[in-house]
Amino acid sequence: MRASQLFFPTLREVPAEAEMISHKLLLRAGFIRRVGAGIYDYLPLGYKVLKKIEKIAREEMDAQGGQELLMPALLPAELYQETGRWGLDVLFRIKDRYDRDYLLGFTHEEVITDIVRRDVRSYRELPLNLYQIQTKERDEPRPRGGVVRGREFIMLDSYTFDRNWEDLDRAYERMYVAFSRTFARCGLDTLVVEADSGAIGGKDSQEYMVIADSGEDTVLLCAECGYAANAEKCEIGRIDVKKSEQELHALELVDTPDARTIEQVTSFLKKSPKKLVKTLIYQAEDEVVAVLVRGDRELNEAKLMRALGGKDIEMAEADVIEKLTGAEVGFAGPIGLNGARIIADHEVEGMSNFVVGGNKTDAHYINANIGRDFGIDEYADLRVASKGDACPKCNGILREHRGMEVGHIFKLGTIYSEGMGAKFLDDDGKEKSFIMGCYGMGISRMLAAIPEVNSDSDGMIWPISVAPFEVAVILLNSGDEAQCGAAIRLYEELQQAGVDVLLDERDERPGVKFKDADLIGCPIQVVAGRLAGEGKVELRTRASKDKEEVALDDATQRILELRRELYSRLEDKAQEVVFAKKG
RNA sequence: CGGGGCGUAGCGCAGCUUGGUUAGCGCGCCAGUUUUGGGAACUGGAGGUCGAGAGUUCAAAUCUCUCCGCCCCGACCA
Repeated sequence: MRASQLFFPTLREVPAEAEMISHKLLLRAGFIRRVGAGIYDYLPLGYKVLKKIEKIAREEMDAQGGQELLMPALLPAELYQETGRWGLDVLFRIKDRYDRDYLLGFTHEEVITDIVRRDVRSYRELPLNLYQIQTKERDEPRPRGGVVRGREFIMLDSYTFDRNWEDLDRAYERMYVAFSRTFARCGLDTLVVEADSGAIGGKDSQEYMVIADSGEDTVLLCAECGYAANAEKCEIGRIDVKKSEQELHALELVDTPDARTIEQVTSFLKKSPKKLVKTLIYQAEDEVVAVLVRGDRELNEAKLMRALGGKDIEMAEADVIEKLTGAEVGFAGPIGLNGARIIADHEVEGMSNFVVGGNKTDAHYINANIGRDFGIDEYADLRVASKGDACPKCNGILREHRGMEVGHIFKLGTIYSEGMGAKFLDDDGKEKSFIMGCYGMGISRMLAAIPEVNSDSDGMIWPISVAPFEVAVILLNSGDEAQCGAAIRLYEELQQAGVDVLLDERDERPGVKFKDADLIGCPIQVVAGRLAGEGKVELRTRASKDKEEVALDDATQRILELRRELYSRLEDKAQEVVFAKKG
């Protein structure tokens, strides 16, 4: 490709819309443009990278027995009404001219399950692994970071169908390999963390995280044993509760006018939130539950739900709280609370002389103590894990990192197959529901994740496997015959050798070409400049900024060598990642 | 959905508080000349429903109201 022909509108100034590094760079380098909130154009360079990512993903999926298909983006409501997901608020719902309901596909469990229930009858046709790479549509409450969280985005979604759980484990392993290798080949270091399966449902699930400060997720990592989990999932190890040795003070009800929030109470009473216990009133189906966590902690609703045996939970309505506590919302406490089960986070057990709500408007108790002043029905792991908490596996200390989720793999089990009546006949003559897995990879998000962790002040630094061009040949002065000849010769030789190469022969000043080349971030740069008169060119690598002078006659060979080396580094990484898992 | 902010040329912004010539600056763009190893210089140009609508006023980018769009923080998040 010749740069003079290529549409890549680079910007010198950073558009005001961008906050994240990758977002700024993708805009500046002319890879993407915003069309609406969370909706982006992929311009030629961005699209080229996207296609390279997809190609790698396809190779790895196919290598693990995946078969590519394509499902529609426009879907009839009925399928999602079957599973009850028609009501989700991330759905874009539309109507046709006859007022029939449709949605834009946001994930395709229902559609794939429908395919399989129609046409798969026997265990002999299993295992089955079907995937697609497709545009997804979600009415995200808050799109952000450009292509990091869009309302329209490109995802690879894969689904496996097996006859039993052991086979699902094997299918899951294979997808683990495919995903790990794909990310490694795209130059992404990922951390695999235990995850909450959220609205998709299911048993085990793991997320692939790219560690980056700008990531939206919090992950906790144990330096001792390597346990890693998303904060929304992370369990907390039990450290033996040391009952505080402190002398118990007398319980006292004090006025706290208008102090409803933790912040208001702490500033009014001049006490640290660590000396508070907050009481959250939850409606758990037929039951009302009072949940106690330390004032500076956050309740993890998923944990609460599990502790309550899987009941649906939601914060109780104001009238329920008022009836239960006899006070306005904001003053609930465990003392004298009747009619609600009291469940507390383990950490609360070790506290003494703490502050709780007074069950009276504008009042809190100080110096409350468990046992003396009230009882706890049950202790459980209820809070959101944070740094410093104990590892659930080895009691090491958990550290906190920010992560960008680029992949999520689930063992679904029979949630969808049972819900939709997708069954097969097993070799024992019995009809059984398919055991399913589903696996999602954020292809368009990777377009941002890669430069998010690979850039410098000059621009993006693409791994060769996904770079918009493997090599950029920069012709400094197109008026100079020697430079011109050298550049064109190299360009043609490299093309002959199958290299994806850009020739910048634009009528621009050298500075502009250098800046653009760095911004776009092709891994290998070749400069045809002054040295061309002596039959030499300059080779540079974008990442290290190393320069070497090479005789024009040897340049193509040298570039091919360099290219091979860059690829083999990525391949080594891919093998390491898989090996590490097995070992 | 809550909080904050923004909307003026392709991009970045000033002007608005205190209404008043033809709405400005930098970058980019077009033409020409000179330049050519890290975003050139000069000369001359093109480019605007000042987000939309309504109102106040002799007069609105500027004041008032309504709406729309976008960004950030939070809530939420296959």
